[in-house]
Amino acid sequence: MASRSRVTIRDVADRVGVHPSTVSRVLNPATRGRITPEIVAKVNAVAAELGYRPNQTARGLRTNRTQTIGVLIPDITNPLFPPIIRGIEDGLGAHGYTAILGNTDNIAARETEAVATMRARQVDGLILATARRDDPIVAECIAEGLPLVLVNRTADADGVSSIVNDDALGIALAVRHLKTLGHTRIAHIAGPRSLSTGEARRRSFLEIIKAEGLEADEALVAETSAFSEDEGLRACADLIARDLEFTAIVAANDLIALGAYEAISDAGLTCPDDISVTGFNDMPFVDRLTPPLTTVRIPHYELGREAGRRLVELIETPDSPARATTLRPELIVRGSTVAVT
Amino acid sequence: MASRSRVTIRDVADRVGVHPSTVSRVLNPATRGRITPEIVAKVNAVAAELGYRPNQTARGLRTNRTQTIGVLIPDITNPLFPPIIRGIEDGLGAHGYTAILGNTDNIAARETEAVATMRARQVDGLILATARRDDPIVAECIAEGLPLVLVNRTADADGVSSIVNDDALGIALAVRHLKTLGHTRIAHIAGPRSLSTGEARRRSFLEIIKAEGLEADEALVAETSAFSEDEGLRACADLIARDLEFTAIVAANDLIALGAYEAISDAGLTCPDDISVTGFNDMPFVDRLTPPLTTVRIPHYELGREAGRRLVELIETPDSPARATTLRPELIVRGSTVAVT
DNA sequence: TCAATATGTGCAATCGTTTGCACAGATGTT
DNA sequence: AACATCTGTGCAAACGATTGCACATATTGA
Repeated sequence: MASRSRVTIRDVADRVGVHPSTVSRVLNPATRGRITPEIVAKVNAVAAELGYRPNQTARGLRTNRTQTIGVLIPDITNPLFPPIIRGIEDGLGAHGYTAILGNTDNIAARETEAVATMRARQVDGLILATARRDDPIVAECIAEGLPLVLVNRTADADGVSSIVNDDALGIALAVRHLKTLGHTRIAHIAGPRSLSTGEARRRSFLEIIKAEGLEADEALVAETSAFSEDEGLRACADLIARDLEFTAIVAANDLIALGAYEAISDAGLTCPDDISVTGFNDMPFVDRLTPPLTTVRIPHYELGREAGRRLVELIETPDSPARATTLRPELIVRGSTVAVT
Repeated sequence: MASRSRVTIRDVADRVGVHPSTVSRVLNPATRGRITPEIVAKVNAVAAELGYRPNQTARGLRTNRTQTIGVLIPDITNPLFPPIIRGIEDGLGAHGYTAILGNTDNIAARETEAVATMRARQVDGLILATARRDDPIVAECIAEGLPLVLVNRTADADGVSSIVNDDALGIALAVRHLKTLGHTRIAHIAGPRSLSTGEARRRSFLEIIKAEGLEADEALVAETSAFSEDEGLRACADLIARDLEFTAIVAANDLIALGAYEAISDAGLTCPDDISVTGFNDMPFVDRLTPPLTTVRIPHYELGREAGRRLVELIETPDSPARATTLRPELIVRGSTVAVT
């Protein structure tokens, strides 16, 4: 009836007059050389004629390799992640791998549940964009030998492969840019310290401020509990209320910068005339804001693509070592930063 | 070694002292009733203790059902699609189905390729967000009896299930809103007529204009070859150059509206003072533009969720009929539309 | 009390591939 | 000429689950 995957390897074999195993060997590039060229040609012709497509499910059962990998992300509707996912699929796809996605909303229970269903589906490996610095899933994968790559965020555990942005460089670019514009008292609205990105940017900020000989006042670092606009608004309003005399803000990401925009205007000030602001990520449309946001562009697509490639490498070459890779960001100067007057 | 899915149904069976088939029956809710409650309890306990998870690959081979469905989208980095995908996954997930994604960039060859690999993976059905009005993949699925749901866009073929926005209503909301503001000469920048959304919005626009007794001048409809900012810019510049004396533009989507913004300002005019503009979609951040965009909000998440649910229905109840469903959009009034002076 | 029916479980085939092993015939070596 | 080695292909056993069928045993009806 519904002719899903009608034609099997046996159909091809019968039609050619050989054994199914011969067809299998022809179709596998590694064993094709062992078969008479004439038969190879015939099998290929018949396979094409019949529209034969190997049943991946059966192959997966036999080989214990599904060519499928699981990808955990917090939320696909966060504009950060689509380019990463696209990169992952392109990085994997070149090798015949396919991704299945799980949105976890940063909820630990959903993460473990998603990993469980992915493992039931016999994924060959996992890419996590959800890692916390201390993440039980990372520990579990390492313990069980399931190939794993972290992307965007990393974890504290060692022996794990990761592809992340060079946050130290990104923060340095932002701080030096502001310094060039004459800013000396620069505030930082940090992200959650439980995430590697929040922690790394915060630490880098303090280091760069010192290295550049700017005013290192710990009071100028505000904390948030999430990379969100609301938290940015709250933290920035705090900073302003404390009368700290800063002229610029380095926000830990674009959403926090958006919140800062609001807090600044709520306080009757304007950006960039009273306070310059830099973001982090270069999300879509931040070039359309008023003022257009000066921000650090993370190569999200490339992060994803590298993660995909790295995972394939991990799967196909058994004991390739774990490596932590960083990719270089770029400062995009727009209208939210100006020279102090 | 790498203890992936170590424990099989046989391990559980041996430990309990029953046959694997008994374990299988316990684990299947439909057959559980046929087994002695005492054994059911024991099997469940041992399965939990051993951390048994059925191997979906093996199950899929035997049952010819993989609980996997394929989703084709043009490009995940287009902000339109993430909420749809999220909706699809939520609509499917409730029933244990998982999605695999394929980005096709609207390239027909990639679409057929993606469908081929999905079918090799024995997907139980397909959701297409890529449908053209005349789409060979749609025809193929219908011919082969592969369950199929179209989302966001539909096709002309009948006998196909689809979940789309009520474009006629959306356009009517925009036009009536502009009429209320006193506009009488309203232009439309249409989308590609090869896509159901482009065609439906265009047709609805002409109908509503007549129905509302506004000036029905076909010259006021501009054509584009893509739902893109560039095309919107070009088409809008054309309209302006032709001196047609319109005071408002209904754009076929938000990106086209963005292009119109540019064309208007390029022409030395301003939106909304000289020309009011409405969009379609309510993409993220269009509320942050200057001016914030008045637009028609499409319930993207709900479109996706319904598509997921519908597909499950199609798969699980063999001859459920194909239905075309429309969901109601909502007008979001912001700053890009004002009363004529 | 005996035959008829239910009930619970085991047996074994099956899904479509892959792959170690065997083996016949060809080729090479001495 | 006899033996060893290759080559190319077939055979059959997996992989881990599901499920029609068979068959004991328990239950029911008369």
